[in-house]
Amino acid sequence: MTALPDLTRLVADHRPRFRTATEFVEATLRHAILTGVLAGGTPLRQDDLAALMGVSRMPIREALRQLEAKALVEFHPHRGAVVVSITAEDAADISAIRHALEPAALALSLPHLTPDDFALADDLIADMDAETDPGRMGELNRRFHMTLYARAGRPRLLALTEQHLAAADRYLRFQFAALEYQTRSQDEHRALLAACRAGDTAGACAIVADHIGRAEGLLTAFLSERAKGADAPARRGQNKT
Amino acid sequence: MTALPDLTRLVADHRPRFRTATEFVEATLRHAILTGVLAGGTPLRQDDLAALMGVSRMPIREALRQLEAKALVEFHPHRGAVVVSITAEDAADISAIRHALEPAALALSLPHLTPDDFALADDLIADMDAETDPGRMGELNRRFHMTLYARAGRPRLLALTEQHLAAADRYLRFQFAALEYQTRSQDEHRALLAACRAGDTAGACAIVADHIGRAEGLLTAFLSERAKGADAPARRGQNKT
DNA sequence: AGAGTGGATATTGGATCCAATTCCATTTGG
DNA sequence: CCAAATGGAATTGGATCCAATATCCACTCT
Repeated sequence: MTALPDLTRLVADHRPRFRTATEFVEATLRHAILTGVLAGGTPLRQDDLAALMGVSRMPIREALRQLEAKALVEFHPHRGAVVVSITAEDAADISAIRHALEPAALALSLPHLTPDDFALADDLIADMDAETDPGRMGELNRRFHMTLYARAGRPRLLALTEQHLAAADRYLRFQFAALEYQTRSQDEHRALLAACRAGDTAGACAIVADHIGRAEGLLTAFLSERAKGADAPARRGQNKT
Repeated sequence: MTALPDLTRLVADHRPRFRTATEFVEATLRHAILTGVLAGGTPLRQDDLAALMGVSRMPIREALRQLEAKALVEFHPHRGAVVVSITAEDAADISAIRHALEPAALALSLPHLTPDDFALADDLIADMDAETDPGRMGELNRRFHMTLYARAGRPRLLALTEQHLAAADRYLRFQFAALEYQTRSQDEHRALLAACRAGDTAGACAIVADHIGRAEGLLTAFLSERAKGADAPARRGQNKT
């Protein structure tokens, strides 16, 4: 059968939102990867995906190429595509990018934030307090951050930022099991929002930088520990039971 | 016929360096776009490209999707792909990204730079002094900057940096006509290298930031002026003879 | 018995074919 | 004479088909 998790829900959800099959497939797979439904190391069989999505292999291939360009999947010639799994080094790498991009986006955006933006950010914090599902938590976290950056007026900068924020969140979902992280993270979110409301650009940027650094520390620790536990957790389809 | 410029040289050059046709096509087109051989607004007919590259339309399509993910081309459903032309807003956008990434990369890399790196940077500055072709100039400029960032030990950060540095260079080639830019740019390059040699991280980062800002100013001015001159320079293939 | 080799199989890479959509030009009616 | 509709041509989007390559397993030879 298929070693893929059940994506019918995602498929049905994304299907009507796109005109071309390629865009639909790309969006669906990207969502699945970023929310962790498709874990790192998962082999992506073109035939399986085609059957699952109800299209032929061609849109699948185009979508996979796009995801490759976004560093979400990896092609091995004649051996197929796999979801890239993030190592501790990659985590530091992505964190460095966030560390560069997010304060810059925030500094550009902060002067143009409106009361509506602050209210939305408040709501998102409250939602995160109530949320327990790690997947939705990542989504909320991402939206909270992007709300604060949104007024930067730099579409490419924002797209890059969101992309890497999402890449980090993809593994941050494991962190939410580490209970104390959530409360501390929420404290930082509140402090960040307060600094934004006060118009304290330097302070807000410092908080964001610190926030990213802390998340990186936890993520790196988690990944290195997991790497010790299982050296080669997922190579090929190894359901030999 | 084809409205495309002569790419046979690029094709022959890249052809042996890749195993799969898709990767070859992607690299060739990317190179052509980044060096300005394919100008912004150029419509990319899949048939023409296929004939030019000596492959079928499918690798072309996959490559175009990758370039779309990298924001180098733009798809219009059922109307084809065009090379994205950079507006003054886009220039500011890309500049903001460079402004965020390059000082970060430099700060990480600087402590690990070796005498060999400095020597290579010296050579590249000398080469730029002697170079007159704008296309090769962009290449040298890119290599100079990347040499200084290369020891950051963050592959993704470096890839992003190079990508946006190249995107800027793509239009910076028009700047080199503006004579005084080159001498000033070279002065800044020398100052930057000196700061790196001295181990002055903060100073080097400041110089880079300033360098990027100045380039942005010139580029923005150029683009806005050109926008006034020709409002819609290239729409479709208008060779009705 | 173990290692190396050969073939069978599965999966991707690439080419060709067909349908759907858009754009352009011509034509026709007011 | 101009505007709107209609038909055709060109081009892309998607599906199917064929070839190339890597993996896996059985078999043989040392």
